[in-house]
Amino acid sequence: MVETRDSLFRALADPTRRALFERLCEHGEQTVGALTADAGVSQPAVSKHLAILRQAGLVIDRQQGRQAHYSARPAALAPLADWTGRMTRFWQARFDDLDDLLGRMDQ
Amino acid sequence: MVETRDSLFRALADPTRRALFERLCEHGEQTVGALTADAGVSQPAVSKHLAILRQAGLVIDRQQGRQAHYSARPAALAPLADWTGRMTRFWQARFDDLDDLLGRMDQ
DNA sequence: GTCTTCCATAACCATATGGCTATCTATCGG
DNA sequence: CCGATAGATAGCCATATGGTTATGGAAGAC
Repeated sequence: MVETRDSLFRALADPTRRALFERLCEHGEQTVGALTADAGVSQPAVSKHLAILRQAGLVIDRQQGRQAHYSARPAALAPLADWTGRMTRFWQARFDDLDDLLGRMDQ
Repeated sequence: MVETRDSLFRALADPTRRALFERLCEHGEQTVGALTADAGVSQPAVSKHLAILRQAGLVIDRQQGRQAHYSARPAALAPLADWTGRMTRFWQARFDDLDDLLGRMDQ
């Protein structure tokens, strides 16, 4: 679970990888060639990034002949949203405690 | 804007840093010494991580005598939540388009 | 069958990253 | 004033990371 989160955060830490993922979210399924055309890095670099995104569950690939079609799996972002929510809630809870304390002191 | 996002994702990519941030969210303000005691790495390492978190806006520090008190700023997570939401919405939009297309084809 | 094309993998390289110890500065306690 | 403590910084090192070119292997094109 924690390792899932770790691979997620790690995968999204690189701007080139984020750009690939964003493109797939925005424009849907793409071949490696199409992604390479706009990535600004070499085709092997794109392949490596895609492999990392796939390991993190952020993309899936579909082989069709000699082409590999990749698409985004935004559902994989869920743990990230969960974590963010949890952190915010922790913070909020302490804030509420403070409110409570101040309320008691007021009496 | 994009650099903000980049420094955010980068800052959260490291597990030791995430643990520091989580601790601050959960238990509120802490001194460097207190954080070091549970971090599993040396005090200089903690200081470096805190500096990176601070640059990303995730924590703020308050100097009091010779102690530095750090606390979390969960509001800094907002760009992350925004980005996640945007990615999901992109994907959803294409899904809706598909629905729409299928609907038309149905007629 | 032969030549391309598409993508993954291999091998390599430069730099970034995260850790350490040592040290410096500032503050506190005596 | 002097020693001790808190934390930041400096300097160093090993490894991780992201990039490249070269190559391999499978599927189309001819």
